Amino acid sequence: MESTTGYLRIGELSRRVGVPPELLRAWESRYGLLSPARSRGGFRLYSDEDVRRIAVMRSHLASGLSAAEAARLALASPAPPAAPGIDLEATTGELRDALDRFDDVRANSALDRLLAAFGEETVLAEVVLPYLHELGDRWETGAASIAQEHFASNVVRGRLAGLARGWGQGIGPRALLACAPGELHDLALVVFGLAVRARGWRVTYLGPDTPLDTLADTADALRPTLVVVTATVRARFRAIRDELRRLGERTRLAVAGAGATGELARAVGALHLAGDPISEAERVAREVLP
Amino acid sequence: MESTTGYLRIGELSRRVGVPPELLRAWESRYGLLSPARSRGGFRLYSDEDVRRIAVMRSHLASGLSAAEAARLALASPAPPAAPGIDLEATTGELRDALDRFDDVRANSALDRLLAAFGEETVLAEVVLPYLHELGDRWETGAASIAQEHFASNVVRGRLAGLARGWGQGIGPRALLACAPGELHDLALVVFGLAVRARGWRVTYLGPDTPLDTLADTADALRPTLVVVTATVRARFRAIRDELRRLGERTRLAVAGAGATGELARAVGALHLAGDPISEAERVAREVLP
DNA sequence: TCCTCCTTGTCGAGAGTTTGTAGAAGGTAC
DNA sequence: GTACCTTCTACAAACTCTCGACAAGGAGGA
Repeated sequence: MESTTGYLRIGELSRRVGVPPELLRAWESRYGLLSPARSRGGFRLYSDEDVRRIAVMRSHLASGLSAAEAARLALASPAPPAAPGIDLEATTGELRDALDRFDDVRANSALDRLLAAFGEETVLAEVVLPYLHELGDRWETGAASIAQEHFASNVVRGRLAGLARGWGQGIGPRALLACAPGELHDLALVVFGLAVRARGWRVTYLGPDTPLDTLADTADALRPTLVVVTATVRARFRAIRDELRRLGERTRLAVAGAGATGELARAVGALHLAGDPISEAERVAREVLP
Repeated sequence: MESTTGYLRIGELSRRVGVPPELLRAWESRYGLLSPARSRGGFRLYSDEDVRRIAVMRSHLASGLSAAEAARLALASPAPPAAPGIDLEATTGELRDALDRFDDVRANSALDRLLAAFGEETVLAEVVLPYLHELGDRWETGAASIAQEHFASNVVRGRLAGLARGWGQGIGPRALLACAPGELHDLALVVFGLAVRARGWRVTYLGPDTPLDTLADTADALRPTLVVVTATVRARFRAIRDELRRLGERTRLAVAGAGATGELARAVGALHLAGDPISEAERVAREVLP
């Protein structure tokens, strides 16, 4: 959850609430009153919720309660914005239904509610990715028309594009993302981009059907930490095997999508991203260092 | 004398905002607070947006936040509130430049300012469409790489997708939009959709590479007032001529894009949208009644 | 009353992080 | 040629971390 007022370090929090830093740390370790996030270096980062708890704690202390009791009450006091009671299953069902009926308004509204209640990562992992898979399956079995698939893809793509705004910004390692020549399915790649973005990377996105030579030129120009190429069928990779190998010699490369195999990855000197986009983003963020 | 709307070098910026150059560079490299353009020789060239970000950064620092946190908030802070004195030419130039340099942040910021100052219709007509044409030309003459074209298309598409939110909503006549089988260029079609939307129509969008039979089924299900099919080359239309004619018998049909000809339109019983997307949307809104 | 145990606020040592600033070596603009 | 700019590296001050210790005050028992 993103705070609008920003995270405070312990010194500034102490000044604002009038409680010495040592005591704030003591209240945290003894009663679990606060659960600040941490900076990469380990500094405590407090949110508005922590400020509120401290206020409650102090008011109970002032009325004569012991510290332990005051902390217990502060912890039990209502989390103010009261977690919205929206049901993931039901709302996902509504999304599905709306997309099937070409109702972009209701679909977007369902996505809005899901995003607000569960956050980007959860919605991507629990709703968008399963839906994309399901859509593929239904299309193969003829249960969904191509029109439905197109319509739904476009709505989802529009939404993801909104989430992706500014994903090239920042100072983290850069990922350069592209679909293999001929490959048009890019939604999972966008999800991967959003997931590495959430882990501090920058993303440069070239999208569907990107020729390998121009990808290589771009890699030379931007010097990304990782280049990711995806395809849904093996033939797409087979056609560009040699070029991929040359690219893999010059830059850190990963292949992904149903068309990627471990054998291919080994042959071209690439990482094989075989799992779902979010797990693989997690892995990349953990293992691939600049 | 440097112009107010032009670029500033780091010394001049430093004097204006009262922050030493070393610190400006540190904020850029540590937090990605600024993303200045560069001169040919590598000098940083700052825009008004950078000045604004520094002001936000300083105000947060003054309120006691850490530098990292202040920078995070400054980056997340909304783009400037529609300066009426903004220069269309200059900002369009900045957009172009940003897209050429794979800088999605600056591109989106330029688009923000343009949209706020001139409105959707003007920006589509005066900026987006000319840019798309130019990109096509530059690509043909080899002045732009395919990667640049892909990158720019994706940024623009993302932005248009945001504008398109909810375009299926309402009670007006409905337009069903699709690209012919094999056709992947859909940006002009999206612009057309936005333009008819602005004239009170509802839009259902199926996007690139839509098979004719599924388009026909969808038309039967939704009973739109107008179905629009586009292609950039004639062969795409030739391949589906008979199906188009059958579709034209059942519903009001229009063909558009560089691949559409008056002869084709007559032969399949369709309207020929030959002009730019916005003029044609204007015409459709005027002439095609439910 | 004295003693012990517990709670609670405070303090310090030693190590690590964050951030503003500075210098070296070299390139750009006019 | 001069003023200005680049990147890279380094550094010190301010801040925060953890861990351990300690004293004041209160509760309960002998």
